[in-house]
Amino acid sequence: MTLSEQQLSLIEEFGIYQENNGFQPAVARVMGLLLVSDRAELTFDDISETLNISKSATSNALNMLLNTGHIEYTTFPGDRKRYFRIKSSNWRDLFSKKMEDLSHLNGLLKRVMEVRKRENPIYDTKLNDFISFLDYMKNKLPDLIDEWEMTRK
Amino acid sequence: MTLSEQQLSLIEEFGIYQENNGFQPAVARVMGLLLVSDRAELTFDDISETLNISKSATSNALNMLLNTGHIEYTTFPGDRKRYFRIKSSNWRDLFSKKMEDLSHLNGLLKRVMEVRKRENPIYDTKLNDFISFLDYMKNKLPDLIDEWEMTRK
DNA sequence: TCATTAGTTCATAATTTGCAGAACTAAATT
DNA sequence: AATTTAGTTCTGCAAATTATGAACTAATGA
Repeated sequence: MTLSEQQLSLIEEFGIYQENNGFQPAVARVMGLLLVSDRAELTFDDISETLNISKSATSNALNMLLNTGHIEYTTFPGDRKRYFRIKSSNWRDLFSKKMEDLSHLNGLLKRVMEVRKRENPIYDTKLNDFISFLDYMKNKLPDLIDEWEMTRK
Repeated sequence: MTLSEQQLSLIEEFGIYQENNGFQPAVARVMGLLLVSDRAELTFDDISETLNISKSATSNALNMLLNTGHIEYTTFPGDRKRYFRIKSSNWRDLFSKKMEDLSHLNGLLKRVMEVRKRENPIYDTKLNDFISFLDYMKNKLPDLIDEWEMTRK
């Protein structure tokens, strides 16, 4: 398993991106490696050796990614190794997560409006606008996704 | 500065939300307090005392939020205190951040496609689909925002 | 039956982070 | 001139996070 300079730095960049999404550093690197490697499926030892992380860290990372549905594995008859790969169905989930997150934010902001009693309602208007904006987005996004599906056919 | 139970727990919930967006706990609580408090503008000491955080943590949090444009302050003649408030123009930024983040991801994924040479191109299709989906979203979102603006008039 | 493979689990070490407290500054007030 | 106000900066600690290495297991193979 040798990787080009570009692959190595993409693993790091993607790793940092995923750290910001709440993944542990090593876990994020494993995702990066599975994403950029020329082979789609890698073994435990491929991953451990290529990324220079211990077996325990590798085990922990792979199990976490399996549990959260980010990766999966196949096996081959007469071969005890597991071959890990990114679960491609999960790409769309990255997008959905962001949208759900905005929905969560919107819920919080609606509660803020119920709870606080501002003597000066100027600031209320802005926040209400934003809430309505998020509501609008939430309604329209499914349509947008459908439209995109149509362009593919 | 007394807060209701609901206000206190909203500060915590919003705080956790913002921690997940990469803010330090104390910084996230300051945002939460400025968001839910009945008064729109609070002083250094209001914040420090209400949240029970030290002056250094308060100073640090306020300066970070000022630097990142999340809050601003006014002053009043003959009063040395600063009165901090959430920068309401920044609501929309919360949304933009999520979108920029997806754009960043898309950039990384495009580089992945350039760099990796898969013998088995089945997985390439899925990733290319996702890239094209993100491109589509990025193009259409400004229109969606415009549409929303129209509904307001 | 002994060794190897493919991992897992556990205790512990190494960082990182987040915050407090004390000492400090600079302006305003007494 | 001394004190108060409104913060800022610096040092260091405590807790949390992350990774390691060693010991373990369970299955396979020689």
